[in-house]
Amino acid sequence: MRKIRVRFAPSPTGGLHLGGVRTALFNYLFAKKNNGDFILRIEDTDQSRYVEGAEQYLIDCLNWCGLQPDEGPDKRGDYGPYRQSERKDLYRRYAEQLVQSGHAYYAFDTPGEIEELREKLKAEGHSNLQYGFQVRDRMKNSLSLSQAETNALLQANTPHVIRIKINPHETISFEDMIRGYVHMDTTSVDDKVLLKADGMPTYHLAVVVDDYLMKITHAFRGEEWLPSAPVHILLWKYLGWENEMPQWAHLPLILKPDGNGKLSKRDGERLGFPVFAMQWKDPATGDVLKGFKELGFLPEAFINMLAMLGWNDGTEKEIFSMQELIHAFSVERIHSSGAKFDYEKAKWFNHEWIRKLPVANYIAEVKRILNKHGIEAADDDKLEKVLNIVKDRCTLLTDFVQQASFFFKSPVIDISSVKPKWEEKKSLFFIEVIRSYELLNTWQHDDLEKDFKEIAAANQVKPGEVLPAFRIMLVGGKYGPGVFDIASVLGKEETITRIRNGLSLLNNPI
RNA sequence: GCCGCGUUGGUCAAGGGGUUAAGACGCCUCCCUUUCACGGAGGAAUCACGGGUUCGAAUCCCGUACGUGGUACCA
Repeated sequence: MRKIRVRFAPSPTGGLHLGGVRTALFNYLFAKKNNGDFILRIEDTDQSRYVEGAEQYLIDCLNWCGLQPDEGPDKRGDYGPYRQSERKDLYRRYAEQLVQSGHAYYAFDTPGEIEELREKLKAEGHSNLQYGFQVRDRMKNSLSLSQAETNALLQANTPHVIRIKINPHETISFEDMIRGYVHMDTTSVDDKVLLKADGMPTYHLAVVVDDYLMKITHAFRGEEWLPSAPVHILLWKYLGWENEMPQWAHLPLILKPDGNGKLSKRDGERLGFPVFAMQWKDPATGDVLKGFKELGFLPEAFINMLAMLGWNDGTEKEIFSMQELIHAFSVERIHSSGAKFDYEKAKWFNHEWIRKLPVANYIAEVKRILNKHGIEAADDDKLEKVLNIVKDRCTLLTDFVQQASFFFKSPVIDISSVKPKWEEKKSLFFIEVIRSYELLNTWQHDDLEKDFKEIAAANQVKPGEVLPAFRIMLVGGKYGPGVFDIASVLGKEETITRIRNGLSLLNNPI
């Protein structure tokens, strides 16, 4: 049996969005589940849309997601090169071979001529022009022209393309791993361009040649490719490689949350959530679009969320690590229908992963985020302790800014919620607390709480009357973990300082 | 227009002839908590429609509707 080899083949034209990462993920899971290889190939034959830097960006995204390829432009392997632009000469050879065997032909029509005809037919009320069996005899190509005419044009370096010759009235059937048997009639498929006038192959030719040469066994791709599958299958056949054709799996689309259409790059901005794995800066426009990483997602959560969008293992389990996904994955359980992306659910996954993972897994990232917000958390032990007591209330990594900052920096106190009800006896109470806390030899949560409550009773103050003020003094606002937890982490000196500061603010008449 | 694929609560979904049609997110109520979360207990909400087949259909078949993709010298 052949070794399983699956490839992820993005085009370097922009940020890596949700659909792309999910395709990569399913490729990866399938490969790893079957002890196969996961291969990254760059589809860069459309030079007009090539974006500088996008290739490295793709690699970075895959790394962040934990989907490291076994072979790729930065890895190598036995079947490179991994960029289509570097394999250019191969494609022409196979295209010529198809012409020789009568399955393809040279076409000399210019894009303008075709467009003109298209317009004309449309004006006459015909449906869209298909460059195929119905019209190819009337067009300028090696089928309609004589051998001599064709040769003359070729010798004169007339710009031309090579098109596949599709015979009508044939039924192409193939088995899709997700959809089962799919049948299509060749009558409705046109003579696709295989090799462009600039010498570059189209996707149709390139994907077949590459998959063959790279010994790909299973081809996962988005559902948008389903309609062109017959062309590819015919190509495998006409090139004589039928027995080595990979098995196909057409993945369902990820759709916009608000209905119509597949999720696109601009939807994130419009609807307020990221669509890219990582921040993407378009060098052409200068636009910067934040990714899941920058918004505070853990890669574990991002991957988990994507995996559950269109697949599940049939149980109630929803939280999966990469290893668990690999173990549980099966193509048969991939849905055949598209799924709308739900950002709320995505955040829920992140929340679960923040709570599940040991703090050590993301402490460095949180430190970076805190730093960016001007919080210096130099003491790693303290930071770890802090993260552990606040992580339950953080949905995004960026939430740690609000939840953890006050442990490292005196808060800006908003006393407006307690000032109006402030009374002298409360001041007296806190003075007592300071005195008592100063005498404490240990600094434990339970002792702090016990002391606090005893003093309250002695001063005839209900804890509920002073607890909110205590929180404001320590935290600055009405959030965070339990006050005595906070105080115990803050330490004696800092706690007392903050009570003093708070008191002076509250007793200030202005 | 033509061709393909699809359709279970608002969203993700289990279920593939007999079920009180799971579960999760979100929403609502209550409990816990003198903050906010977590947690706990409840609640509202679903088989697109019409025909068949069958004793029996969410489940099988056929139509229709709707959604979605393709229909480029883009991928």
